[in-house]
Amino acid sequence: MRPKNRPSGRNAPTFIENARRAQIIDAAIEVVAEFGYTGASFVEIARHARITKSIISYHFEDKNDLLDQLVRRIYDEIWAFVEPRLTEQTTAAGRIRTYIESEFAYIEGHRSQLLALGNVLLNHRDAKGRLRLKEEAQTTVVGLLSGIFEAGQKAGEFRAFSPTVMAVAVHHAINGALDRWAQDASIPLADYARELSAIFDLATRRDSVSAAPKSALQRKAPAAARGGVSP
Amino acid sequence: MRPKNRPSGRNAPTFIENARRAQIIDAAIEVVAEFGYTGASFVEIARHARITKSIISYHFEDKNDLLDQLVRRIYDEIWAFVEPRLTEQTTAAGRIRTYIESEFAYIEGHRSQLLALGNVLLNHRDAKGRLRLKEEAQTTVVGLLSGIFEAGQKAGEFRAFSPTVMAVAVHHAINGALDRWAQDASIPLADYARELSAIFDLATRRDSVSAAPKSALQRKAPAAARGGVSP
Amino acid sequence: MRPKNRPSGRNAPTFIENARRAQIIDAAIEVVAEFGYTGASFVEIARHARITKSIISYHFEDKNDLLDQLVRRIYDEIWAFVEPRLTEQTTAAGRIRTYIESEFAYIEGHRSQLLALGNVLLNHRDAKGRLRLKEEAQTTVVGLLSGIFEAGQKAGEFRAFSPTVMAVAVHHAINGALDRWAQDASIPLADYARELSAIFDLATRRDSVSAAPKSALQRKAPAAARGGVSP
Amino acid sequence: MRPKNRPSGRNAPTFIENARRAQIIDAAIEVVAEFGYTGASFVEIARHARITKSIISYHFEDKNDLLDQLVRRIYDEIWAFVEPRLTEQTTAAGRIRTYIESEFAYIEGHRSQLLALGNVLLNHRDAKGRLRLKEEAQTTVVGLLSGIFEAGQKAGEFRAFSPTVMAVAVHHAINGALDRWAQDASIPLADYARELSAIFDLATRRDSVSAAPKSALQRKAPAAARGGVSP
DNA sequence: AATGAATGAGAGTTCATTCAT
DNA sequence: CATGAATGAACTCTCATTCAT
Repeated sequence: MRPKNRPSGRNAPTFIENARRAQIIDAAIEVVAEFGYTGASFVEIARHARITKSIISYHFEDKNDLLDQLVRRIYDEIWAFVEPRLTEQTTAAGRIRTYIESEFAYIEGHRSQLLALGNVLLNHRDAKGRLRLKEEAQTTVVGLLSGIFEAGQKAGEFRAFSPTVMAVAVHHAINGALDRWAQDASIPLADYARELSAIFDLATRRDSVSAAPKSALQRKAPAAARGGVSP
Repeated sequence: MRPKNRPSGRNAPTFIENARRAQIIDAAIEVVAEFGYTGASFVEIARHARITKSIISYHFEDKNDLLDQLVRRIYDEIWAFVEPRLTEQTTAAGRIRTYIESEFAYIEGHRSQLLALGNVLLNHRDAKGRLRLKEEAQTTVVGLLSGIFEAGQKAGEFRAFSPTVMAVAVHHAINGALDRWAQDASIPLADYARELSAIFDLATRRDSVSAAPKSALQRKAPAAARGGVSP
Repeated sequence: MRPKNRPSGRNAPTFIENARRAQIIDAAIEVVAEFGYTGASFVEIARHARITKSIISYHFEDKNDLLDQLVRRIYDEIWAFVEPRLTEQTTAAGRIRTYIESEFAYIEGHRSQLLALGNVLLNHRDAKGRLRLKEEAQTTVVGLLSGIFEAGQKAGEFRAFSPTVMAVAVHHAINGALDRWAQDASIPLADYARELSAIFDLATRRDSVSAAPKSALQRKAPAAARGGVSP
Repeated sequence: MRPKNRPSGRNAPTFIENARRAQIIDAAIEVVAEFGYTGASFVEIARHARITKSIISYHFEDKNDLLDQLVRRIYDEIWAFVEPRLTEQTTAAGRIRTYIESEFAYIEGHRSQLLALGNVLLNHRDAKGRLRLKEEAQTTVVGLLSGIFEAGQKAGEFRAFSPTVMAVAVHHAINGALDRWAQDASIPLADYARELSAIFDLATRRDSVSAAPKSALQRKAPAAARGGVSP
């Protein structure tokens, strides 16, 4: 989405336009993080950005547009941070551990981003009332993680389990821990990261139970025998 | 909080009053579940309850009061369901598994409650802007779970880990799974429950790695040696 | 005005009915005195009377009726107090002094009545938007006082002046003093009374300037010569 | 107080803003004068100003703000009219007479201002329920007048009396006369002014009784002997 | 004689958005 | 590129009053 009042005959945003947009999005992040989704009015965002609220309407099609871009910005930043670390890894277990650790590492310096992202995702609805952004976000992350889990299972690194459910568990355990830290930092983020890594390492590794017959059974008839779920 | 119109000198609500309040809270649950926190206006709630909006103001002090009671109602119902099942269990591991399973069992028939609860907790702020309800909720659940984990550790059932972090992970993994199911029921809730139980069983059991010397090490120098976190 | 729901076939109010009405009017006086005209809602009055608000509607036709009766009650009380003292007096000057003193004497123990009366008179409007009660009140008091002044002038007690204007001055000087005392009792009411009596004694007495020709002139061509006002 | 929508970083109101504010205050004055304090709703004020009610909210923080500014405006106008006339006077008696006359002169063309001011002062309460504006107003005027009286007493112009009580009497006699005129103009304001001036001239002058022994007594033991009040 | 429940009109206020300049 | 001004819809909440019981 682009502001419809963009001066005619020009398609590319100017330098000033980009700067303003960035400034407004920054302010919006702060405001949503501090006052929540419902407290994020244009007046409040404008006050934080030390501009008038009309400027916001001028640079963004509407509030949807602003929030969409806010979410996109945060995602891009996170991904730019996480992705290179992920590709360095060669094993599935390494990728999961790295994913957890790098999410935590990124958030450490971006508390507002975390809070803002959560608030917007959980509340922002399109015209039909659907939580489109939240659905997209979950699809993306769960898709990524479950892909890693599947690969790890095929490679024999992991025991049999539902990759989707495990991905959901990882995703929300991370977010929950981050969220808790954001409002009560008595436990350092690094500790959360280490503990979570341990948890999901134990929960996924192939020989997690023992080397006994049981695991042999598991290896032969994985999902079905254990009542595993389909996707 | 009580509606201030309640005739003075009378403390006990009448039968009709209770019925109306229940009806209104029911409607509010549906509306919040369907339209989200911001969509839960008095007009919309009244429309769902097939009453006029001023009846809501008549029976509740204000919107805060309504939402507080909504949350309390859902909590009471959940707890009434979960608690007896929990006390039946004699081992810590059994309690954790039962907690997971009974939460899932309760929600199976109460999708709206789940959605409404989440929306209110994550958005409802008091006059000072604090997410009081959310904080209370987390304190309670995490406190309950971490208590079980600590007991299990003392009893030798569990390996060494941070009970708080584990509790946070369990709490959010459950909520995340429930939330995902609520908007995409392609995986049956029972499967989520079984998989999650397995995950946290593996993640917590004492001999999770093997029965070898390693576990002896763990038993002797647990937290510190593994870089465990304090609380 | 009478409540329209009065049980049919009976015209005279019962004992209970009168007691309730008195109770409600008392509560209304307190509430208006404390919270002002706008703060005097049925809920608040009912709370003070420790009854439900429906009882008010049951015993009074409507809010107009209640306020009318409130005003009438206070007037009757004041008049019952002032009137006998007034008739004891034989001179016009004595009557004025007595009027001032007995108003102050009555109010000394009836602060709420004073405040309630003022608030209602100055705000209560009929359907056409007229301040009927206020107009009636002023007509009555100013009529009474200006009558005394005229009599005093005819009797030669007073100098020439507009009886109406003097009555207005007396009326409002009294009310102003009472009102000030009601919210700041640092000066005793008795002092106000004594000073006000002195003021209007000096302002009205025949030989207030001197016994010289000037007063002769005044006596012969009073109002007109001094540019006096008509009524 | 300023409207919070005012663009940040800008402190000075624009020309248009001032014009609108003036227009709205004018309308508010008319409405309060005509319909009273309770009748002065935003819709009604907007109707008189031929604007929509949200413009009022746009230009004033809230209703308190509007009414505060309304009162301030009227005070400023009155004072701008009265003050220069007052300073022309050299004697205390002259100042009192001038104060009376110039108040009347100002109100002659500003009937709505008088009525609006009275209605707001007598009804407008702050959050704690106090009639702050009324108290301030009385303090100011009574302070001014009693100061003049004290000066006059020291200069030997006036007899002994309580300056405060006299100030209260003057203040309310004026207001009462103005108020009466506002709703019944059968007596010209000029007549009120002349009569009131005479009243308080007679009531305050040193030789008000005569040159006889009585006055000698008064001159020697003034306040105490006559039971004068302290402040 | 009393009252709990309901009601609808209307209150002030907030908000994203539009528009002329 | 910016913005002050305006707008109207929507919001929660209050109130006197009605009515069946």
